Amino acid sequence: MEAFQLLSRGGVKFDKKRFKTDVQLFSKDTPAATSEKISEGELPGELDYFKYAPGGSGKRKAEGDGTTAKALKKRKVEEDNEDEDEDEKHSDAEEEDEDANGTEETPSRPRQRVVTKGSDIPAHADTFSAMAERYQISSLLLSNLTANGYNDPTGIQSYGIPILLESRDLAAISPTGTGKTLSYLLPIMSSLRAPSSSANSDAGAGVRAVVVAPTRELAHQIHNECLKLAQGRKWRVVLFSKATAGTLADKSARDKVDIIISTPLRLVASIKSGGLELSNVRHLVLDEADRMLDAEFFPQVEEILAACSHPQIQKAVFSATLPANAEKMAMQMLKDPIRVVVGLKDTPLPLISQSLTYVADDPSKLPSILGYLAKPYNPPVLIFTSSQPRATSLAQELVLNGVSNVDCLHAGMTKKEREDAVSRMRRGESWVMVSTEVMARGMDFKGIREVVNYDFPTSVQSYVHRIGRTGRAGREGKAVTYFTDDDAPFLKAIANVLLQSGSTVPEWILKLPKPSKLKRRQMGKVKRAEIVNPARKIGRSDAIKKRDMIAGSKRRAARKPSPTAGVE
DNA sequence: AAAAAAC
Repeated sequence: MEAFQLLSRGGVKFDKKRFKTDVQLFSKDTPAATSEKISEGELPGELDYFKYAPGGSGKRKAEGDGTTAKALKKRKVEEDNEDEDEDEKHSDAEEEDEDANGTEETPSRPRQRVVTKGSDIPAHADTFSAMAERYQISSLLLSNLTANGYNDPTGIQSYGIPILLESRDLAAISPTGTGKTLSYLLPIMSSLRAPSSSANSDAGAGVRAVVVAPTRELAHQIHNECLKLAQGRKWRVVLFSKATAGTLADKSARDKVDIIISTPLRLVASIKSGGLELSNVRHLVLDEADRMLDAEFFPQVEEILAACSHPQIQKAVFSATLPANAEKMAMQMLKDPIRVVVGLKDTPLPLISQSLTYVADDPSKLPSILGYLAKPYNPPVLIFTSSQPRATSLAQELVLNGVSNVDCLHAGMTKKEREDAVSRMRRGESWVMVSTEVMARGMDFKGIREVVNYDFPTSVQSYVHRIGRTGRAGREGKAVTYFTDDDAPFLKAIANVLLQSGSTVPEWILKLPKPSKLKRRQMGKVKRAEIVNPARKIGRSDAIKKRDMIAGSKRRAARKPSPTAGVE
């Protein structure tokens, strides 16, 4: 409710009921219906991460074009805002309300808070056609955009694409599900002009663009997005894997590759084996940058950076979260960077209604989730656990307790199992997906309506990314987080995140004292065993293969979830 | 603090 109160401020008309029925507003599958519905349920500026002004729909009043003196003045103010301090978020949020009042009538520009920092920042572009005109984006690329439902740029696209097209380095921070992938893919493909294989290419030999992402699944998804943009020309976009690494060992084949999408370790392995040459790479993107720069990944990223030796390389980092230390590292690897922050850093979308559920201790979680899934829910639901064995065992327990269409996905599974699980998810065959942190970042399953943190996330960043699997591209979402007594030391930090993004938190949680470092360390040491239902008679030794059970559950198709909101 | 990231 408080979220709605927040939504209602700023003098913007907002019909909640209507909006609720329009949760598919931004669906790329229904572009025709999009503009019509969007103009009816309006969001105030600070919550509007999407630019949805339907050019010429005539329903919205157009009173400015984003280049007014007021707009320019506002931009100046934004640029002067250093946004260095983590603690300033609340005051910023307050200011945004005024911003929303002042600028909400300009439909042709993104109206959410965008803060830019850096030298000679290129002007943002409000439409894809404006970008195309300014930067000579090919008509093919442009038509591929519209063919795939990209009609109007989101905030990060409006600001990020011009920056990248002017060959500047960029650190982009924009909430989950606001179109970061396109923000870097479009400029890469436009800058490359033509495939290496084409006759008029003067690109020189070798791979010219590299995108790194932390999981195979995400790399795969980025590759798919890239292929959509590549339609109609002979681009060679390679999803780097064991197999493709082999084919690229041949130099002549390698020189025909335009873009590589990869996980870091795969790339490093190929560099080290001498099979991969990155000295002609002109564009390097780190997606989920804070993850790529953390202790485990950074050594690999360093090697990739070293291998990309071309003096004119453009580098960009993207994420929804970028803690101070990661940002510092990012800024060091970038040259004269521009920093763009859309919305509030490290904050979930207000479209996701979040709640915290007390479950006392670990054994109490299973009855809670079974109760949750026994009631009507919005499939598919994504459930996060803290480890692979717990993901597997929870999936087993759900199946054994009669929950239908349960799937499991973690990195301990085979490549094929992982791929199958993702495609079941994409086809809408999974109603309940139990997973680990591997699914936390970047994955864009448009249908996900609910996220359950069965195990408490171990950082604010993890929380923000996990729940960001729902509420994508303007849809509403719901996120439930279980917490036990053991989770208390981190509870307050997460509770503050809920507050920040317009959800409510029980009073007593906010009154919790700030936990000591020691306590937090202890909390981290809490070991959670596999999930077993003591009430159930069947033992773990029944030696039923998990996948058989899951397949069986599909055949049984027992309890059907009754969706409470409109399903596609 | 755990999971993830090759072969």
